[in-house]
Amino acid sequence: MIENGADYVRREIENIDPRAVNRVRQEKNAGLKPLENTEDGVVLRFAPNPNGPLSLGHSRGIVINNHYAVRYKGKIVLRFDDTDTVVKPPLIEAYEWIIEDFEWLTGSKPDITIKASERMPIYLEYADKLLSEGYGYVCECSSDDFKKHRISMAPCPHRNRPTQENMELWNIMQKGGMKPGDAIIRVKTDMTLPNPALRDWPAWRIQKNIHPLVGGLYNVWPLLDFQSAIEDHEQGVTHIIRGKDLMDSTRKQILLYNHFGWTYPETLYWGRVSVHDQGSFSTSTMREDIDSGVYNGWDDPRLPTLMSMRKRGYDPEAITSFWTEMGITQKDVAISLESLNAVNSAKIDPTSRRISVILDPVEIEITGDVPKKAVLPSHPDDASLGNRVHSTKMGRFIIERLDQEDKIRLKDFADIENIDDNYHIVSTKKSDDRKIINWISAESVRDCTLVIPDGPDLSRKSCLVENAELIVGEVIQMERSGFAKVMEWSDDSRVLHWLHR
RNA sequence: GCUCGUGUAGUGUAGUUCGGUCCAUCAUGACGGACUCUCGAUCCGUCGACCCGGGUUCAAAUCCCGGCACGAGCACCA
Repeated sequence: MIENGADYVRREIENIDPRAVNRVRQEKNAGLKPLENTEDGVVLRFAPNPNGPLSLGHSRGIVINNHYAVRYKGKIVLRFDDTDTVVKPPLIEAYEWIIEDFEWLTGSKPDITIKASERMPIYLEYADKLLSEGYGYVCECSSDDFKKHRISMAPCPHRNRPTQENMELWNIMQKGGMKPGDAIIRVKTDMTLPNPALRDWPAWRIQKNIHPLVGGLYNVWPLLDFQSAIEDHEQGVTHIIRGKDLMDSTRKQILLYNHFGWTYPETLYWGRVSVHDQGSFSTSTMREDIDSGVYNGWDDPRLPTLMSMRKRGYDPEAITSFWTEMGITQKDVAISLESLNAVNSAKIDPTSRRISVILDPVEIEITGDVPKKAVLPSHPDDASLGNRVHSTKMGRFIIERLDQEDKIRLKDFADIENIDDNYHIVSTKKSDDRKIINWISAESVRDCTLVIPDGPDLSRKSCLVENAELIVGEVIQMERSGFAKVMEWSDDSRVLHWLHR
């Protein structure tokens, strides 16, 4: 049989399964995979903490969830999880910023916007229900004490309190009769569960800080696992897509859903995202650094916030396709900004006007029959973007110091050569393959500042730019160097912010 | 410690459910070339990966067993 070789085997395989020898070449499945169980409608949600504006990482949640909401003609709920007033206190301005980021990214408003802090009456009702049905209890253990019980799987002394006593203590907690840390409400699951994270998990704690939206109205606030579980049910959420660090959250919430007799939504997870060449920025650290003046604000070009990226000139569609192409995998990924920038370049290149910017200028004089004016296209592939017209009567030009070679071509203008330390014009037509450089006529040169994020620093480089009618906010391409955003453009001040190559 | 998850080119992915031209997809990147009056765009080419070890099978990225590595949860944060 062996000497019959591959052909024999092939025939054998063909007998077993004809398709096996007749496969089509591998192709990449593009786009996000379809969702399961979509027959009865689709409701997704994006639930940020408004303790600051959104960052690049958050945009994945918006992009993916919104993608499915649109694809299945469902709804997307924007929910502000603002129930912590101590560790991550809400920033009153952030609510509006997040809505703006959402709209910028998706081009549409969320179908429903809710704030957890305004839904407290509902959560309190369910807390009553939890307690009165004996599925929760007031626990007065310190977190250290309870930790011991959790590890030893032994019930704590408060676990078997009578319902009546739980209700009374809960009442005292709500009325402000106990201090933060004195007691919490636990969901009574099972202390012998193999997964320690699920054993009698905490649902409510005492918190008396003033909430920026509802003030001092409440002395007790729900924790994420409780609040989120209840609200997902209230909103009829059908699919939850979230980080895999929340897997145990799902398991905790399923126990609660089982108790209430509800069905838990379909849940998908993605892994952690980190960015190459960029440290980690936590919202709270950024907040401190902005307050102390390290950064100029949430839209500081050094910060990975969406506010900053929008200001710098990233196209929302680039961010959208970046995440969409990545899809939903549970792998922890380290993305490089290079990839995002490549997607962004492709998006903005066709519409970005070209402009000449010189960082290390040197002025040269060109003798000979120099044309009196130059007409340069604003975009090599799109004539509708118009021309740049500059007078060149004086024959004086600004070029990069490093470009001072003997034979060079001023792009779209003239071939020149250095003879006896003087540049002479050789031809207006491109006559050979000499180096092509960008330049500015000395008659239309203007001062400019180019701001470049440089790690922890922000470098402001003075440079020269051709006189042009640029519009504040437009993204331009600096010939031979990269993209920049026009931040200021008047006779008093011209400022460009570097975007990327 | 307990529980859970993930390992495919430098990076990000497809394929893994149901083993079969998979000498493994696509993008990005690097390198080279063509074209172009930018180091832009466009086009072509090259490089580069199935965590390791066994097993099952005619056939394993895919199934089984055992390792290893990395990450997460066990907060009165979200």
